Amino acid sequence: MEDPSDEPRARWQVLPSWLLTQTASHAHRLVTDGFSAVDARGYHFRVLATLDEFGSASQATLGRRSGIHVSEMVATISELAERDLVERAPDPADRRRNVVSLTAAGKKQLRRLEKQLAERQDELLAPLSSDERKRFAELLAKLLDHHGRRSG
Amino acid sequence: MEDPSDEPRARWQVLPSWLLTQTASHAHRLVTDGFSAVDARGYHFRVLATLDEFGSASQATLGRRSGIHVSEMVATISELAERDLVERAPDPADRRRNVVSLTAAGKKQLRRLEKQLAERQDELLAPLSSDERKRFAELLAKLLDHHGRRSG
DNA sequence: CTTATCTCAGGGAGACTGACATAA
DNA sequence: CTTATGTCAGTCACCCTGAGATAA
Repeated sequence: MEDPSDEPRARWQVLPSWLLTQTASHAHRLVTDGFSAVDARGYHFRVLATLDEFGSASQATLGRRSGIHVSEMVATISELAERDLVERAPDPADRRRNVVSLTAAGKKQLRRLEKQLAERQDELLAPLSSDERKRFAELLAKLLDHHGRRSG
Repeated sequence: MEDPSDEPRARWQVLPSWLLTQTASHAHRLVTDGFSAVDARGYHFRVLATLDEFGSASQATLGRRSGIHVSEMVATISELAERDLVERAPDPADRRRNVVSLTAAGKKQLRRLEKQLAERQDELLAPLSSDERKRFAELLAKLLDHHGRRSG
């Protein structure tokens, strides 16, 4: 068999940075699997949720709001438009821009993604009490705040 | 300017799974930059540290101990061998295997990487008190333990 | 002239799949 | 015949750089 879990734990696998990476990697797989079960990926959720919350916007603005690089927005919006989840139309007021807006199907898909995300997240946080979950989120937020949430 | 930080925080950017992903992404960039400053990457550190702790081993065993996929080990070991940080020799006892062992240069490089990692990690955890750091690591470990540390 | 927007090509790092030859 | 090992080719998601065309 040579089961990986037979191997003893290496020293470096106990470092916070490693624990963080590993936990996130696990979480990422969990969430990604949930999304792909509904024919989506992380970028799709982020764009749809951002559109839902703030309304239609140009690709650049959308990129800023969702933390997705502008150059990634092109393909992402194309994938979403292909599935009729968003609409991409030229902005008459500024002909450089595309106005991206959520369709009814997009809103429906967003609900599915939110459900998936909530379930997978619960799965991830299962071993933590509600107090611990709160504490966990606080610590993460503290780290992010200190480092400037989307500083590049 | 259109500074990204001018954008209001989206609702979903407050979810634990997102906070986790973002924090880890930040940590990953931090650590990766530290490594690349010494001409290395994460896989290199993991292999070198594993060799240092457990001694010479086959590529498959090394993969199990370090959590690196076997198919990734080929290129990783090649990169390390190119820099004379490890040695790859056929195992006379089992002719399918390569025995990988740490060289003196590899040990020296490992010390450099450990220093880099420690510094970057301190940078990441700067906003947390030592109590909070401990708590943080505990929560992460709890999550990982629950999900089986390297279950695939 | 400078800046913003969209687009495209490409690369890096991590993780994974499937196939194959070889040896145990 | 089954399993383990090393190798190779290829894919995926995320993130990023750089360059170019167009419009403000």
